[in-house]
Amino acid sequence: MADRPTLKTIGQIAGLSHVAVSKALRDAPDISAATKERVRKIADELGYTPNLAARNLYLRRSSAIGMVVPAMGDSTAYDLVFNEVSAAAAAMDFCVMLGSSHRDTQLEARHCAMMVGNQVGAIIVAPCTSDISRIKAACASTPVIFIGGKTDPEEQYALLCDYRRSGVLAVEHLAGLGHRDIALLTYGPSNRTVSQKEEGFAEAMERRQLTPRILRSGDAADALQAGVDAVETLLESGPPPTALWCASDYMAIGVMDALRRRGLSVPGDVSVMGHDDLFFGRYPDVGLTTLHTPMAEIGRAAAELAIALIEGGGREVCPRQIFRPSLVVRGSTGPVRL
Amino acid sequence: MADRPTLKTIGQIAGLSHVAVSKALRDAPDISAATKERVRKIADELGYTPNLAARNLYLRRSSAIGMVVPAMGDSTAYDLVFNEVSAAAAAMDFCVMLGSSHRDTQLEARHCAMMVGNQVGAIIVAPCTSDISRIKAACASTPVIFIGGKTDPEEQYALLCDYRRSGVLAVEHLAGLGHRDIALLTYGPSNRTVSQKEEGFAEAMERRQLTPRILRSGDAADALQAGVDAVETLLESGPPPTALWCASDYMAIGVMDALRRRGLSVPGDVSVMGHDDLFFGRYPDVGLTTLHTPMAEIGRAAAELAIALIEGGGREVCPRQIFRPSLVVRGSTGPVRL
DNA sequence: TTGAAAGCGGTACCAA
DNA sequence: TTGGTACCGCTTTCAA
Repeated sequence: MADRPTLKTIGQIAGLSHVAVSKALRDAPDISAATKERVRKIADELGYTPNLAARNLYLRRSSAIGMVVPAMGDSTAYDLVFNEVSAAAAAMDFCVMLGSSHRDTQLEARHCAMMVGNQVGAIIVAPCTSDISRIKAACASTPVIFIGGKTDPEEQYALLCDYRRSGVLAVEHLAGLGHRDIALLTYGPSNRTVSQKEEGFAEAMERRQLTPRILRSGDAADALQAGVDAVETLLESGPPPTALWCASDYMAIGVMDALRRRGLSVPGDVSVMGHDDLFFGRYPDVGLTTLHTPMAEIGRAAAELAIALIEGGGREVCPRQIFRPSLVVRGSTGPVRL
Repeated sequence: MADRPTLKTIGQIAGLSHVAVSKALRDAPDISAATKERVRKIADELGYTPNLAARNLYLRRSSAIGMVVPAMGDSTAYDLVFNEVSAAAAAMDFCVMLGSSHRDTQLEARHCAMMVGNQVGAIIVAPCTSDISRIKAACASTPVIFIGGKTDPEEQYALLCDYRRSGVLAVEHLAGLGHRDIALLTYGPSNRTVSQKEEGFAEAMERRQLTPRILRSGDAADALQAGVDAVETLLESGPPPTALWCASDYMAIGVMDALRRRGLSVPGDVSVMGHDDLFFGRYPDVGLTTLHTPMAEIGRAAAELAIALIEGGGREVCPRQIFRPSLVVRGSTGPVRL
């Protein structure tokens, strides 16, 4: 790092102590206006920026929050979450340290440990698996805010999405279109986001006296391929259901493609729904009916919770929030073919 | 922040000075093995993590790099860049502070200033416009590595992509398929990435004795719509070119959709190419022929350059690198219809 | 109105 | 082998 000017540098030029300079720059009441003026001018000329690390060290504060995700983009929607975290943090003068774990629990924990060492005041984590033991070990006394739904909602700080309700909404929409033979397609590895969808789906189907079919195939790391595989399996065992709900938009893309390659039209022969409302679903040729998860809201809430925890004081915080998905109807679902 | 244990805490328990503890933990040669053992055990029990801010303060070092982008995801490919920056940085024990400017030059500069204050040793910036004056003002003596191609390649540190060559590759591919009436579709606001594509395209066309048609319409903030608009304009003035090269994949999506809505088939009637190789181009129904920009490589190079600049020493660094795009052929381009 | 001293959590240097 | 002292840049307290 190049040598940047410090309070002392300014003091030497102004013929003052670094203490007086510090006070002048922070507009303390016990410094004369003339001195303040003079000091500020010198600081400007030198391009002085306070060393926040030193300030935070003395004040035992932090001006950064951490965030660890399995990956940015790349079949996740954490990029949307981050954009909001960044905006909310910047508005309160906080920087955000971000780490991409590349879906590796070891790297995930390392990111946490490095951030704790670098004095972030709180960490927002979207864990890559449901095993969060190493994360908690790495964070020790630094508060961790879990997002993404893979963790137990009983964690102290958790901003989750109600995937059970996703199941309800999906069944509501498809049954409303007259579908009775509906299958849910999911993939491994098993985690809360998947099992919640399965539970919500099964319950909603049974409430309507319909038989829930759930098919797991493939792996989350290549959800698109999992969708292709699922269709193969379904078609081998007779005529497919009239409607398919996929655990993610990526999977839905693979499913729709596989169906079309087999000569089945969407939604003519089979209606297809996804989950997450990622960008490409809006692409006119795709027009995917899906469930929107409010990622931007979650990001904003996470940043605000993190900063509230850091600034502390008596301010009350809402440590757990459940966000609700909402239905987005596009062209990939339609009335059941009689 | 909760009170975390410090060297002094450990020293009190071990009956040693904080200095001895510091040495023991860093395995200094002048501490007895027994003491080291004892100290390390206490540190483990307490979950001690060194305060890197304090260490860096004394050592006048930094263990973080900054990165500022117009947005994560959201029609950019900076998520791919970030994933690599994060991995490369973590491998060298560096944290990454990331800021999303939301395409606002003021917020962009604020992120830089906050990161400089928080002692990042270098900043990687993908500027949202070609006006980088505020960025440089905010960063003062902290080195800035420019990526993304909107800035002057003569900047001290710049990792760019040769968009001129994109033009050459696009023309080569389309002309090779027999196309002679080829148009380049771009959008505002004007910046180097756009003008380089235009220049490369025009040159390559002229070298083949072909007349370059370039049409600018709409705005980068909604590239998809810009594509739709461009097609409208083209079709108003007679039969469209047989091939269209779009300044970005997003624009190409809009273009293909608009063409199909007008009853023209892709690539049957019109071949369409994009630029950037974003994920959705791989979606089978899209199958976009495009130009791949090596974002992952740029990310890795940027992180390595940043850290080399920080660690300094005599190590030589390559301050400017130009990366080459490569052609990705999928289904949206085909032989010219005779 | 100004500044000297102390302390935040570390590390380097040198004396014990 | 150990620890005292000083210092990184900043802020707070208190005395001048």
